[in-house]
Amino acid sequence: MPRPRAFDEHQVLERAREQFWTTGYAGTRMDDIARATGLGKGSLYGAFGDKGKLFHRVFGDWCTAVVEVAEGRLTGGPDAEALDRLSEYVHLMAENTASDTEHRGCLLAKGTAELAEHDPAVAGRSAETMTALLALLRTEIGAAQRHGDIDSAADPERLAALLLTVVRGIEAVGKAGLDPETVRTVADTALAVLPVPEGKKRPATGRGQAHEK
Amino acid sequence: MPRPRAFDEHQVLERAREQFWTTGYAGTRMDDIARATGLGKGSLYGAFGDKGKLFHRVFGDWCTAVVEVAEGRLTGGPDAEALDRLSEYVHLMAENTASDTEHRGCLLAKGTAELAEHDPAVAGRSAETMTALLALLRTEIGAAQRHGDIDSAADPERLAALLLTVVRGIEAVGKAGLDPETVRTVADTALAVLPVPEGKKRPATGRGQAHEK
DNA sequence: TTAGTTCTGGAATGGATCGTCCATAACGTA
DNA sequence: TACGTTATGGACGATCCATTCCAGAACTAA
Repeated sequence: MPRPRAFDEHQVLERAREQFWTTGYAGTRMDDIARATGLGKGSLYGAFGDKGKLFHRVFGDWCTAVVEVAEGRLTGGPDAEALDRLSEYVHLMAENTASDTEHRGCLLAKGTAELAEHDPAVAGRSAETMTALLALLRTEIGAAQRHGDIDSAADPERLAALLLTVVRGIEAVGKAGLDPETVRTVADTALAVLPVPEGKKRPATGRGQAHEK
Repeated sequence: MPRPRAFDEHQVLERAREQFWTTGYAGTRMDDIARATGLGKGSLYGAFGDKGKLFHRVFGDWCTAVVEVAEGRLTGGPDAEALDRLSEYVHLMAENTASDTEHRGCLLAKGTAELAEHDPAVAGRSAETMTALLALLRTEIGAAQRHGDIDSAADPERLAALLLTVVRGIEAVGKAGLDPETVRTVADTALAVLPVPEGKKRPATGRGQAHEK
């Protein structure tokens, strides 16, 4: 009956995300988004509501994606490879930041920094995301402990919080301009300092330590 | 000869900082600052140039203060207390974040997130700040190693980068809404996992570990 | 084909915002 | 005390921006 939409909603959201990502919420004009997406203002407002709603949509999708990436890397696998999965995940996050030569950073961090204080929706979504990431990390740490790759005497909750902090910290220091090589080594170091069970010593955090790809 | 200024420049910068801090760069209007400081636009522009220059001034002062806090806590003391100084510094940063119930976060992180990508001055200043913090941390780690509180086999540069990442990560996860108690424990955990020399074992990262105030 | 519905895109609107301008005030010096 | 210089602060102009509006287009069901 009605006239169908001539645009692909998914693609429009992607373009809108690019805008918000590079220029922030306050720094982005609806005209920018209209131009970037090729849509007229009428379509934009008709389909997504106002600027705030559009941002919330984009931000929410991004948070979902962040958690999905972590799920994809961390869940579902034998305990024997849990530490490898953790290592890969942390290194992936570091590599993302290190290779981000334009210092775009992460929309989660950027949106949270700009809006969480005054926008409960953004604050809530970012908190949820942290909690979800924390749970994923804790599960994997538990698995690695069961297999004896991480000291069982350590509290998995605490180690998970540490790794989450390191992962988010990598984003922050990378955005702040710390050089990529240093960013990459942080991932190595963080994994190297995880407590090892007695009698299963790895080499310490020395100068020449190889990357654990 | 000329008429002297009727306002205290330092105080005006403080008020301006409050504004930029809570509403960000793009989200702050010059009228807000005029109202917050009690100055008219003429005085404001006459004394500080435009909005960008004013922000750069505020941002630069903040970065200086961040480094000064670290210097105050970390430098000047016997090697025997270097680890204590590191511990105190990391715990102070965690406490700052944990007690920041309004989630204002750190202006360094906020300004960097919003502007570093497009404003070379902000990018440069934040990178300088990271480098300065890194150097302070490395020096203290070296001191702790000389005194035998941290394994000398570890690379102080790497451990410093890890601690810097943790400190900045704490700010990020706190801003993102991770609960204060978890934020506080991260500081404990990060310090607990630092490599200890052979034969000087501390208790591991267990569940009941006491805070090292 | 026609009627009813939604989509489209750009013009219009109302308010906000940056930076300038200027008449006046305040101060030090001669 | 008079003058030169700078500070002050509010009005003003030009632009910018989020949102609304509307006239016409596109599509489907009957």
